[in-house]
Amino acid sequence: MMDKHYDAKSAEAKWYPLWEKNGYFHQEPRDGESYSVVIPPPNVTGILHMGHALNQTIQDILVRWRRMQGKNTLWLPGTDHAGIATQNVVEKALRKEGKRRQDLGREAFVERVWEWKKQYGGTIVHQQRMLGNSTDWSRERFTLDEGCSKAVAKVFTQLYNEGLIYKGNYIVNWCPRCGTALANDEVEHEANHGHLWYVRYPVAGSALGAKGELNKDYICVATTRPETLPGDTAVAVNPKDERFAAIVGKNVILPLTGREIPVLADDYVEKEFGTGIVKITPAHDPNDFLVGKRHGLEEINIMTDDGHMNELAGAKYVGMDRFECRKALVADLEAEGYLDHIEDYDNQVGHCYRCHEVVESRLSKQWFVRMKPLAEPAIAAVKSGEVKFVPERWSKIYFNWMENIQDWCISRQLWWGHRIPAYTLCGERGTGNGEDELVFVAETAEEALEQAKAKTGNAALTLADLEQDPDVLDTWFSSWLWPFSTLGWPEKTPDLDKFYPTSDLVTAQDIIFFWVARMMMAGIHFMGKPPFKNIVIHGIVRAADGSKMSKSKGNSLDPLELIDAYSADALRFSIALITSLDCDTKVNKEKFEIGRNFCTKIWNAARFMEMQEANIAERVSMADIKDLTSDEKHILWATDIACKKLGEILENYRIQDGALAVYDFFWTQICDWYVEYAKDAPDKVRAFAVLRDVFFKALKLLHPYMPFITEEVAHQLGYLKDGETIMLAEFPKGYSDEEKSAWGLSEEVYEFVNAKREAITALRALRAEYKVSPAVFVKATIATDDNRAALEVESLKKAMRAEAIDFTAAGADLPMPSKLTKFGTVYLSLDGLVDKTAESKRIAAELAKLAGFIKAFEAKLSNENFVAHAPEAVVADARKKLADNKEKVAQLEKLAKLFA
RNA sequence: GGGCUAUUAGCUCAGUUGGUUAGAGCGCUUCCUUGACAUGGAAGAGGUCAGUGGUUCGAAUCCACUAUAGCCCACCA
Repeated sequence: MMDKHYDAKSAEAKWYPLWEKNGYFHQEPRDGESYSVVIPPPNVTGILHMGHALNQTIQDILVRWRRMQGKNTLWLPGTDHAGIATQNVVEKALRKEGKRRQDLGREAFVERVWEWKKQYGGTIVHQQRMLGNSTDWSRERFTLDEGCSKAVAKVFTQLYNEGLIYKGNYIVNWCPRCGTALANDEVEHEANHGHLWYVRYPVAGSALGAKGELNKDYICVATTRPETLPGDTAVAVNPKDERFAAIVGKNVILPLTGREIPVLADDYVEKEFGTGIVKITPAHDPNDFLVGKRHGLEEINIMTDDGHMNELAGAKYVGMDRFECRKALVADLEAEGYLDHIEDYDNQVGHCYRCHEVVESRLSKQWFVRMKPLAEPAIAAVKSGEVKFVPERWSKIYFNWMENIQDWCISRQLWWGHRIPAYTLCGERGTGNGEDELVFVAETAEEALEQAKAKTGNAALTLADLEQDPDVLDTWFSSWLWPFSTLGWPEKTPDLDKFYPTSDLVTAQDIIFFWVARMMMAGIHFMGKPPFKNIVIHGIVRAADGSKMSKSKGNSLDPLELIDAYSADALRFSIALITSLDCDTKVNKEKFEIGRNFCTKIWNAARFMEMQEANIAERVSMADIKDLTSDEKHILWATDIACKKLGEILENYRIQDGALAVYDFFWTQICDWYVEYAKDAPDKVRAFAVLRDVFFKALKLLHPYMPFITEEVAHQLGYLKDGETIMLAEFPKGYSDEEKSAWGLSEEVYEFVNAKREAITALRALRAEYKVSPAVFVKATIATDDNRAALEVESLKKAMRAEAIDFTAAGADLPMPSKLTKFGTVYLSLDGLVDKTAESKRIAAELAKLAGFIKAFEAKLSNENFVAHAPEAVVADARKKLADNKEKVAQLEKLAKLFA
């Protein structure tokens, strides 16, 4: 006997370990169509948030559905080593002990991070199990594991040998707090309410003039970053700017330093902005850097790698933080009369995506990947339709980025990550900015040594003479290989053969550039084929007010708390139901009650069936049933529709529509109508045989969305025995044509029952309007030409709580109150049930409504084109609607004939 | 500065290629504790589909413009 209440916690605790232990998630390559997905690997430092819940629910729905379809289905899990994030977490822990990573040294620190990973890195992996993810845990991967590391080394080496990786001195985004370079897309731009400082640069040989207009004595420069002034090596104007033509080629004096710097002409300068004169600081601004290259300027780096001023900034400022220095320097400029004026100015300032520190543009030596050659085939793969975005519009954003792609800075000055497989001879590193230093790039140190021997002609070299590049690679340099490195590449494996390219990649919009675009490039370049066929992009989960969820704001929902409060199935179903692929999803806790209530409904419906079946002595099989009632035919037909519809919906990734369809099917069709019918069915044995069949199909349809309760109920109701699982049951396809004809199912019967229900609803509405208690049995009359109607009178009487129902011909002139339905006009006999004043009001309203209805059709009929262009279905329906009005039907037929 | 998206019921959102009376959940109103379920059932109120113009026999749906909101990209000091 089923418990009165569904105990989600024990069901979840029971089934998940069993599924995993029985290897239901595991799949080896085998014959037949494959379906494979790699999970977007969460950071090892991560904990499960609503974004994961959404992302993984979508994937699990797709994966469970495909597995039930019998496909060779693999969902591969894993985590990302998340360079900066993880290193920051461990450094933070160290700080509590009063230590820095430098105190431990590189080796010990990395060891420490691995320890941390061992201890806490499993958190999210454990939490993913709570969601019910059917990932093949036996294949769990980590971006820093041996296989992935091998792939990274091979890829780096190959790209280097192909000339697609180079090393150079460039301006990069630098996070002074993390002490590392960042890629362009790791920088988040935020609005900043700042100032524009106007600073006077005296023309060489003249004293600083009085405050006022620009004159011969000084020129005025506008800057948002006065603290970089000591690094200026020129000022520039636009070559077409006549105002300053005379001064180009002369020198000006850099305030506070006395240094003379030239005035240049360069197209980069906008005439309209500021004063039309720009200070050029090649070591601290990417544009200035380019200007400097064009004009052969010196690059003066005035900052340390942690954002403090160095000795080149001037003795007074050495050691100051850059923002502290800004204040001090502005004060000094003002004191010495160099500060002209200050304006408020709003601009965008870059922040580190990890620690949110203001990013510094910094000149340094880094490794880069040439992206253009990799991007071209990746663009082509989407243009040709080989790879599709779902929804399609994301391809535009992909193209926009890909077509304007910049080289990718891949080196990071961190310790946690894949160390760059580049070697130099000891002592040769750090000798300068020369780009011609001897670098040996190879997958292993031994191979690098061979190269070194060959290049130098010194056969006596040993590994001890080689020094590996101290930098590590950007985290995304391992994630962009994820779809094939996890399947065994660079080895040739059966897994790669079978599961590459993967089928669907499901991810949020925010990592299209970081990850998706780069996987496309790597997949095509190294595997010869794009890494997936469809890229499914979903929105971001937001708080109820539309803001981003964040712990600090306190507006975040914890999926684990929701699971605890409502169950994993409730979380999954709710999020599937409220999420559209097209936009972001706003959630609050109450929304998850939908899923919880649905679980309750399923459980209670199952209990009802169990109880009723206990009273039924015999059971008939579906093969033996015959002479079905119209209601029984209806639910079988509806089930057939639901099965076909859900499959079609999921083919198109319409997760939300699917949830809605299956919800409506179960709740409305099965519970509200069929179960109510079954309570008073003429032949309970048959009625429950039908319910039993339909119910199991419904559970299977629901399983991808709600794995736990469907498994539990399927076992409770005896559909499955111990050792069996709904997970591997065949996804229902609906009924065969043979079955349908044996049972006498047809669309006509289905529609007949729909119409009948409309009549039932109409009578209920009449009762409600006239305040006739459900306890009172009424008399009803239905005007219809459907000759089967009379046969249904017994079931109608029960549903309508009517002591008698009379049938009369359609078009009969019934007294009010009545309601027009597809089935016919329903009339409630009110004799003695209701007061007459209310009735007369009601009659007037009803008449007005009917008049409006007929008028609408008259308007359509008067328009000849309506018939000419209206689809057959519309005309057919107009026929039905006008059934009561013979005259109008004749008019319609005439017109229809005319235009046929 | 470039690009994308949205605007439909009090709230959160559906509405597939234009086609009968624009839907759901929550909230609200009324009734119902009838043996599966009150986390429920029945009935109901509530919409000038942001605005203007256009295409069409027909527009929430297609086009143009306007307004408002949001997101992404971008080196303008």
